[in-house]
Amino acid sequence: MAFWLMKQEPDCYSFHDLVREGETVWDGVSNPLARKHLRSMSAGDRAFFYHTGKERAIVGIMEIATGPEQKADDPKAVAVRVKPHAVLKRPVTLAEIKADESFAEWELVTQSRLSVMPVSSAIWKKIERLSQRPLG
DNA sequence: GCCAACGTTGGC
DNA sequence: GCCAACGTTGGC
Repeated sequence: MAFWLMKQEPDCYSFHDLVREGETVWDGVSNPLARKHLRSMSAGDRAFFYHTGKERAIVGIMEIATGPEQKADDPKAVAVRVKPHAVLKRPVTLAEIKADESFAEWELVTQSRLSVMPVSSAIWKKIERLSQRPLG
């Protein structure tokens, strides 16, 4: 099972929207590298849901419900279905992540415009641990 | 609101 | 195939 992080502007579609709906199609990704990551996903993988914009925090965990599907209209376009897996006990903010040296190499820090990226199991565990611990 | 970083486009 | 101009994204 692989781990990922997927970004979305919550005013457009938030983690809570996903919880309400139960499942959604994750498409509309145009960046080639982000698309490559989408194509590397498998059903059962887990992904952090990151809110961009004002929030800038990881807020929940999703499960990849179905593997990548090619879109009929555009051969390069790709989509996966996702469903909510868990809400984080508290959001883990970008500020917090940037303040920690052990995240310095992660694309979330080094490549702010990338909207779909892999997460190592070490980072995954560390984010989960942080989310269970009160701030400060 | 601004700007840095990056991708895309189109002229050559 | 190169690169300047332009557009987009997302953090600040």
